[in-house]
Amino acid sequence: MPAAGPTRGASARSKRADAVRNQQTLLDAAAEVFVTSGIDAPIRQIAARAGVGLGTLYRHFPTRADLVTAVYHHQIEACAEAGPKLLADAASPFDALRQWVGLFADFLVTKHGLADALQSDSDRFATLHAHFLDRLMPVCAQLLDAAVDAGEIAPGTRPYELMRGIGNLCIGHDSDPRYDPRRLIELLLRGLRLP
Amino acid sequence: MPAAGPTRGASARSKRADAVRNQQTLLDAAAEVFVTSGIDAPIRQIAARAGVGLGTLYRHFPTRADLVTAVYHHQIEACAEAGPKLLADAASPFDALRQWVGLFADFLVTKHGLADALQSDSDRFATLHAHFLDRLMPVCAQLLDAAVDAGEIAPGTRPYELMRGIGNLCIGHDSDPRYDPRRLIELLLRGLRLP
DNA sequence: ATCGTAAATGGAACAAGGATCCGCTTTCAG
DNA sequence: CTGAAAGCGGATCCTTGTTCCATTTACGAT
Repeated sequence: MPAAGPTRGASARSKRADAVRNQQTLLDAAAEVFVTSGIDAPIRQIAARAGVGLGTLYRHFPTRADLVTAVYHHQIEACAEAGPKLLADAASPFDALRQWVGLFADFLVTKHGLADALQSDSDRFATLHAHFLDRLMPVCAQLLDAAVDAGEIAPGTRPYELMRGIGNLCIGHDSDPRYDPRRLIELLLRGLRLP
Repeated sequence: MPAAGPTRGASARSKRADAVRNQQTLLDAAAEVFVTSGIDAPIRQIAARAGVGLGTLYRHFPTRADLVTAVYHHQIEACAEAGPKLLADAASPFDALRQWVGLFADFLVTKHGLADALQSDSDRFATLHAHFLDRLMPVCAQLLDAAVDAGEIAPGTRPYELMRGIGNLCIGHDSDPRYDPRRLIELLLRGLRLP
């Protein structure tokens, strides 16, 4: 992987230093604002927090999804990398699946409004949706396949559907203390299991 | 139940005829617009379709949730009344529960965006949410209790959580052909069942 | 060191939708 | 018939997203 550092000798005008700086500033500001005001915070608020103009924000992140994707990029990676690791370490493929689903759910649940955004009916978050799927669906598929091969669950459950279902169940977890997605996710997994 | 008719002899100025007429016109217009443009259609569009001013719409239905609730009121009633009926007719309580959940899911799925609205993170739809719960949760509770008493499912699953889960699973069903909430709901019910 | 220019910037300006307010109109009890 | 309360409509304001462009800045070339 090419270092993301200065890379001074690049061809043409590589990238202006102020642009790099601003991009990072925006990322930091967005992360803070997402925590306090949720993922749907006004664009202006983020730009203001970063101390840059609206145009600058739009230049670096044309859509809100791009910004969200960038902010949570490393956490998505971590979740993706945990899949094979769990498969190798867990007592059984099904156990690995359960643990991974737990990680995935935790990720969605701890980021205020992330789950909501992911399933947003419009395509305002199409990029985010796509990135999640590209990176995570293969991991989920691998876990499912392993569990099927081990005879622990019935074949026929598609990774997309499962991930989407988990994501949906995580929506609005914080709006009512009576609702805990984890219990329902556990039920879903029980339903998956072969008798 | 007191008749909703003219009720001419009521005390004081009962209710002006034009107001009643407009309310009905708005309801009809909203129903049409919801079908074509979804539940999030601009308020202006509904007022225009009804041929009334914005002020009139806001007077009759202060929030969007009020309008939605009114439009779907009779369908909510039908769903509520189906509960006891199914319990009496079905082969077993669990079967009744399964059928009722099917009805509930169908309702949410056929109304473009209803499920989304119900779980909307903000409280823009608080009224709608409350009405759904008031009317339907007791029904769900009755079905769950019956299934528990019959020894078909384990106790401990709360009606609120189940309904909310079903609702969440129905979100965005039409945004991707690969996603069919019914399969996941079936999985959830399987997970509920005692071994 | 300075210079020319493409990249980057900031924020004014426009669009869309929700909510409010108030002068005018309609209804209807007396 | 009449007056006043209820109802009406849409102009207006607010918030938020999005675009656009005159100005500023960094930096490779000279």
